[in-house]
Amino acid sequence: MATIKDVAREASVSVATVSRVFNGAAVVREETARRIRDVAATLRYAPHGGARSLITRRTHTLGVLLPDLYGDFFSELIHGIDITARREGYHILVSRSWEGRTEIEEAMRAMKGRVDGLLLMSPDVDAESLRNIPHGLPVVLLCTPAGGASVDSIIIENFRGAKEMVRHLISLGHGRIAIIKGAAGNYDAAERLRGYRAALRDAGLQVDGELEIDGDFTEAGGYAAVVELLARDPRPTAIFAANDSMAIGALSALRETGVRVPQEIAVGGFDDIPLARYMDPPLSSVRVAIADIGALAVEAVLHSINHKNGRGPQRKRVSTELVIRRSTGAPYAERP
Amino acid sequence: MATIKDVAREASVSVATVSRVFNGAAVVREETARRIRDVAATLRYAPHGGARSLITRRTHTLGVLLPDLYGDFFSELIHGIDITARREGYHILVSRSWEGRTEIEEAMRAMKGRVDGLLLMSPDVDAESLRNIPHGLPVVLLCTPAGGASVDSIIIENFRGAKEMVRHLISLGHGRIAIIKGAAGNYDAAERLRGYRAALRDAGLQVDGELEIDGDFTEAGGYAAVVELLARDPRPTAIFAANDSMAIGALSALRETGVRVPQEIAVGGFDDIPLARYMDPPLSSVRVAIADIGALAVEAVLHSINHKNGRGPQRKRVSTELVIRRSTGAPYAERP
DNA sequence: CCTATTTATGTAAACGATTACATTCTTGCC
DNA sequence: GGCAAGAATGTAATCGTTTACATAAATAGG
Repeated sequence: MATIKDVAREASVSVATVSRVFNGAAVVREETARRIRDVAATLRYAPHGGARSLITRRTHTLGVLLPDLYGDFFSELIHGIDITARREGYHILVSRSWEGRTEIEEAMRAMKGRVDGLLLMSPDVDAESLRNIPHGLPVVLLCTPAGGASVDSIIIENFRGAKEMVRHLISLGHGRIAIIKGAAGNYDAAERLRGYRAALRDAGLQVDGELEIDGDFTEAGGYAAVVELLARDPRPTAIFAANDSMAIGALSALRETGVRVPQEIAVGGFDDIPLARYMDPPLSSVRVAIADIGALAVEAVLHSINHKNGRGPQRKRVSTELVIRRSTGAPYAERP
Repeated sequence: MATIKDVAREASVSVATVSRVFNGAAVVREETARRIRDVAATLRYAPHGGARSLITRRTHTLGVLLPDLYGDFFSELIHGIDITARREGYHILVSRSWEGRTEIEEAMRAMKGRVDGLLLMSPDVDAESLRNIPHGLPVVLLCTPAGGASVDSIIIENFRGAKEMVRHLISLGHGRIAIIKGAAGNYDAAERLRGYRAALRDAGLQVDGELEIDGDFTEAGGYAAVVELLARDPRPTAIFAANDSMAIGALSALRETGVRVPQEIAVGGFDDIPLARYMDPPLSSVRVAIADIGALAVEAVLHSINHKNGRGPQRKRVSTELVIRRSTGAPYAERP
């Protein structure tokens, strides 16, 4: 692979001049510049990113560490991150972290020297890991409890959103409302559960452990949860799934067992993934501007990168919006 | 941020020894090693990836260049790539390329020196761009016409899959089968269209341009296409959507206009995304092991990286499988 | 035609690691 | 105790860039 030296030699100039042509910094005689560009093209020369970042101390890359890459939520999140990052001239280095702290720390070390900042989502893990972030690496936490750690963070207003959805179900007259919980230990899941309970209590309804079914944020989990719920006696008349994927699985299970939605059981989800409106019946959900989370996070980390002086940890919350469709009894269809 | 020199100084050893501890290469006295690790921990030292790769000429990173990051297909593809890459100790640098050749070339240059190999998907673009790949960078093409270029490639058996689906529709007695085409200029889309036409011809049916509606691989596109199709007289009795997202949009439109699926119109998709089985009715589709594409691609590029000697371009095809569910009249439900 | 500016180019020192080779320190053996 | 062999550590070159500084070339002013 051609290096800057090869180009310099072929064009009979010094490496400095070649570098200048490629960085547009200083003035280079037009004729020289053209000659250098020609040589570079025939040699298929492209600057070596690693070497360049070694001295400029900029990689123009953001690390993105997510618990998973699968499904609509992460798809949209990555999309949002990418759009914003790209607009600012940054690339993204995506990685997935499995279980626990060591994995995450290992991933973070691996990113040292290859990224200018880090977007970290790790809703299952305490903030302890953050103590070992290589010093000087700007980090933004996504949907992750920051604990006492002094880092920026972006979280969804899970509590409020869940509460609104459940309040909506109550306002429709439902008294026995079940919840399909999110993954155990997950921060968003815990907050949504908290919102669910708060709404019940506010309405003077009883919080009943029997109506809180375990889930794992997957379609299959939602399906299984409904199978379990239908065995309850008396049955719930409404189900709040802690995310849309589970709600979709739930709808599928209800359909197969011949339970009419929303007449017999109403179903609400969370996230408002693009597909929600294409379900039958279209799924009521709590809209989260997922792409916005990504955009906000990128902006935050870029700010840290460009203004090294800390202004104290910023905590942003992304608000939610109740989207009522037919699965909770909205009468008319929404045209996509 | 701490460097290897800082660690060496604090631990009163040379940088070489520190390096050895972190690479496990040569023997270091246990006591010394421990002291170095302690110092490294308190200094929060992590090796600088860029500097390291400069001399080892390995970044342990794969570049992934996709036309989009949005939706189930790419989500699953990235997931498959990540799983395999990670198993082999590689990270992935994801980027999205918009329109045309210059964008792609620019992205490829940006990856120079930061990746050991490149996974490139660019179904809309001719293979011309590939001429400008920095020399010596192993590349694998995903779902992209390779043309005459001498690179590895992985493609889906679009033609066969589409043909099978349409043949299935024909075998159910359908004579007026419409297709919602994929994005214009897209390779997969073109092949699926070709398969559709071939199946019709093989069955002695007429290929009718009126029944070939433009689409763009999105739900909204599928929805709009159906609106247009329903205006046709006579109506088609079956619709083959070139991917599942469009099929889902199509189902939604049919439902809203009160057309029963599959009794009045049967619908088939392509890709078999996880959601297909959760639709109402569950969507018949052509299963593509999307994650396998990613895995195969990673293996191919890793092979090129580790065995620089070319063995000529490898072309792998990922086969498809017809999955019949109720949207084309399968009588029984499949349990998720 | 000579000097003072301005403009274009070259030289060489970083950046943070790895690693071949050189050197020093331990051992074990006679 | 002396010496050879082996183990542990150090020295310095290297990877491909950028960039401050030095130098050479071109231009202007007299």
